Amino acid sequence: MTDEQRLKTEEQIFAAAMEVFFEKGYYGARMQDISDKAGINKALLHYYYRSKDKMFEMVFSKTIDKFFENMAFTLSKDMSLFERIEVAVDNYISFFSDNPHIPVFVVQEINRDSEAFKKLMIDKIDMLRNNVMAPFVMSIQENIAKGVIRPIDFRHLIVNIVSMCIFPVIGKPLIQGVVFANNSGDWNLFIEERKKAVAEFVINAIKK
Amino acid sequence: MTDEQRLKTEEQIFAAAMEVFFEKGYYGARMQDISDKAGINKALLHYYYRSKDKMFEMVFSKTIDKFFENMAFTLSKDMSLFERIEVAVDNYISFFSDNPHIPVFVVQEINRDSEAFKKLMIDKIDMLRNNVMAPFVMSIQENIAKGVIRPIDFRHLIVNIVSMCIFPVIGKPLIQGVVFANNSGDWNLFIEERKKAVAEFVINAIKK
DNA sequence: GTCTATACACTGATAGAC
DNA sequence: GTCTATCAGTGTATAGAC
Repeated sequence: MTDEQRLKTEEQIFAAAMEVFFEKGYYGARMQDISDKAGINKALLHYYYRSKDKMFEMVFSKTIDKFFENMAFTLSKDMSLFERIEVAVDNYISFFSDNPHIPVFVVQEINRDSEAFKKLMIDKIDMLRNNVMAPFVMSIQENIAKGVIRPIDFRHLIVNIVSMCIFPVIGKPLIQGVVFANNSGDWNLFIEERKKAVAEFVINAIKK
Repeated sequence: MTDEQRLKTEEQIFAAAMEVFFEKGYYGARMQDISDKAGINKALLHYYYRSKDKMFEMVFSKTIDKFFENMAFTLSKDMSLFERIEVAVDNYISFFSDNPHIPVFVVQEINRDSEAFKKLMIDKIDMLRNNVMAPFVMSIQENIAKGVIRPIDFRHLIVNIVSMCIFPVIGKPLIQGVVFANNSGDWNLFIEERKKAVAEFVINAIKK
């Protein structure tokens, strides 16, 4: 019972910490806000997590993992290049628009030279490059060799795809205004459309 | 002489404020850092700009203006659609990679519900939509009608182009690791390549 | 206009009772 | 484990001398 409760409180704090860090970033987050949101006392934060820094590190690490796991998930499947692109784009856009705070948070924090970032990223990025990107890159090279798609630098292709999936989410407040005159009702539809629009766009761009 | 000096100090403070706000964001910026960087006393900040909020508002406003002016500049020119795309992409990528702090800062701050944002953006976004996007949209529609390019939703096309130009800059710390294994020497070359790569990519995607 | 000194609020963190 | 009380440090902002 005590163990269950302990786990419950710890998780509650962590969930609250994620919410607050997502919304406000490291500097903007207040320990008071986190404890309020978790429904416990401020001192308990320090009991479970030693300091704000430690807590942030754990939130950041967990978030990066989710971020990378999602990217890894689709690319590891075995399918044709065009299918892969369709599935990946659909999956990325779904994930990012369902969890819009994650890419905003990640972009904010990777552009701050935090110790958390330096420590964590090296291994994780290595993993992503070796285990996840490799099969996708091979698929691209094969299709170029077979003459199915134009010769294209895989780095630009991948960056292009990821850009078109992520940027609309983190740039929403601007794009919504410029494209929709702030008629917010259309946004979800627009994002839904993008799942097909982006995939088509990419395939048309590379298909011979 | 007094007037010149006043202007000089005021500008020095503003320049310092921009630097610090760019690097740290609103919450992370410290008045002490700004006054240090400006080479003057902390109290002077409040003499020229009433408060941190006021100072931030001015920095944010000025930055958004630069951001939008750059977007406006190329699209207002009179040229063919494909030329327009080439010039715009080249210009955006140059601007953003020369001023990498601006898109990072803008993304960070538009995703915070600051008063500065709400107050400022409505008019500026309206301007951008009416004066700048209109000619580009017309050019797209014309080329669809003439059968030069595939039928495509101009909103997705524009968002795609902007995404591919901006995201690599704000995602640099991640992309650099994933694509280059942190071999930082290649980054500038990669960005330089993108000026042509992205334009080609877009044109191939829409050309019939 | 520019400085020093200081007020005042708030933040992260700890001590100690229960 | 969880709370209250409290401390030391830092942040914005102001008062007042020059």
